[in-house]
Amino acid sequence: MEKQIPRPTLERFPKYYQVASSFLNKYNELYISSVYLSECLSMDDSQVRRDMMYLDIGGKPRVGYNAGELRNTLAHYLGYFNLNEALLVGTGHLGKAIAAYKGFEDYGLRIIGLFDVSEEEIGKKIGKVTVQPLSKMKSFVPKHNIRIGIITTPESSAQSVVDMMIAAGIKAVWNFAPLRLLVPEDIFVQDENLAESFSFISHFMKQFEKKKTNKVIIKKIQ
Amino acid sequence: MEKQIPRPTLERFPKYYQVASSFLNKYNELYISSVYLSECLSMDDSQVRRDMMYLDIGGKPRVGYNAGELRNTLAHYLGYFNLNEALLVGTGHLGKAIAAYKGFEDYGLRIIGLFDVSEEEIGKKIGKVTVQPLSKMKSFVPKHNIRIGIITTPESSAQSVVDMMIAAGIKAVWNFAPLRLLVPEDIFVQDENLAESFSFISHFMKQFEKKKTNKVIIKKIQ
DNA sequence: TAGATTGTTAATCGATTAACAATC
DNA sequence: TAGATTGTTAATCGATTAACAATC
Repeated sequence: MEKQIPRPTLERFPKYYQVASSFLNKYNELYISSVYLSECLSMDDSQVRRDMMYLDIGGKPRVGYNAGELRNTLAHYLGYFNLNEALLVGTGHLGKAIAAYKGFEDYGLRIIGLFDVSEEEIGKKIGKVTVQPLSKMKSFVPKHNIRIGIITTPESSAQSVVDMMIAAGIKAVWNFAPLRLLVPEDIFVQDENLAESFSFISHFMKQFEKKKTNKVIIKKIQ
Repeated sequence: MEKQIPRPTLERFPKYYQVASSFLNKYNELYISSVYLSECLSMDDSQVRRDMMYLDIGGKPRVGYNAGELRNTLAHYLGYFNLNEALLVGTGHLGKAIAAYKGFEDYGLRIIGLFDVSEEEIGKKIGKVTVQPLSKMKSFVPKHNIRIGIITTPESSAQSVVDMMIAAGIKAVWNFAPLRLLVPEDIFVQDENLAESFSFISHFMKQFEKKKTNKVIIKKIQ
């Protein structure tokens, strides 16, 4: 029976993975401590240790955690060792950026199918993969046993694309179109909404401008 | 004196904004209820009402919140009405995708400077903006009073680019390179790590495959 | 050994949810 | 009015942090 891992912990796992990886690349040391991890990620060190408990990774008092073991355990836990083949629909700039990015293979993602509706795109090659007409998707999914679909279409066509994907057998969707997709509840959707992300910067800038104004006012008063 | 808004609430604001927007586009109704909002976002309705308290938005019992007022209050609060001019460094596919995306203007983001080091990219036009050599960035920032920098370079050059940005006067950084940038603590960094995001899909797929295997085993036993 | 770091429990903190009076 | 929905308080839940004994 596996313990249910809290979402915040799950969100920190890729960060630990990244720190452990670059630690192994940078230093020639075997062990990494909870304090080191916590400082890299500006968090509390007891939180690191608590998170480690979920991984059943045995650290050594006075020494730390074996960095290689930690990285591997995280990679295994996060599923980076399982190769996931995916297809992508919408080969505009964003689709091309994602299709061309080599780094995903380290995380177990390989994009083996590219689809678009535009005559101009069809037939183009991105890396080793040729863009096919969207109509070919339906047969492509069962043929290659694909479970992951990536949506980089405009907002207007995203819902119809996800419907097609699900009909074809896709179980997990990585959605870059800025809308909330309607899907059956057994389908996993990971939204990547850049405008939403920008909101945090926008909010920061608003606070920043206000602070500046306040300073000016304070100056004037003095 | 402004109340400090909890981070989880702040993360939900753009979602409310999106629901309110599409509600206004779709229906010809004036009022939107907490239950409607909560169902669109699959959350608890009392959480919606609690979040609204932070906005000082007055809803009417039996009727709901004025949808237009809600959208505007959120837009104002999130700073969408303040136009933020930004520059972007690294005009590969991802940089082009972001530079070319029209939707950001609705959120107050306008990219007015594009920079790259590659001779091939310099001089290219994306929309109305021409790609300039990176060496021109330093003077561009104060000249246009830019506060936001977007990094879409490869991992290897991201740290040196952010150092240049900060030296030039940038205060907020939207980072798409897959590494943790080292910056002074008054600089705001919003990381957009796609590989990290993919981890959730990867983890889902791992659970999914396991479930499938279990079913097969159960079948064999029966 | 002395000292540093883990592993784990207990205390704290903060966010979510439930409940319901107030209100239109 | 009756009924639906807000606004808000109190109860619950869960995550973070503090503390420290165990350990190498």
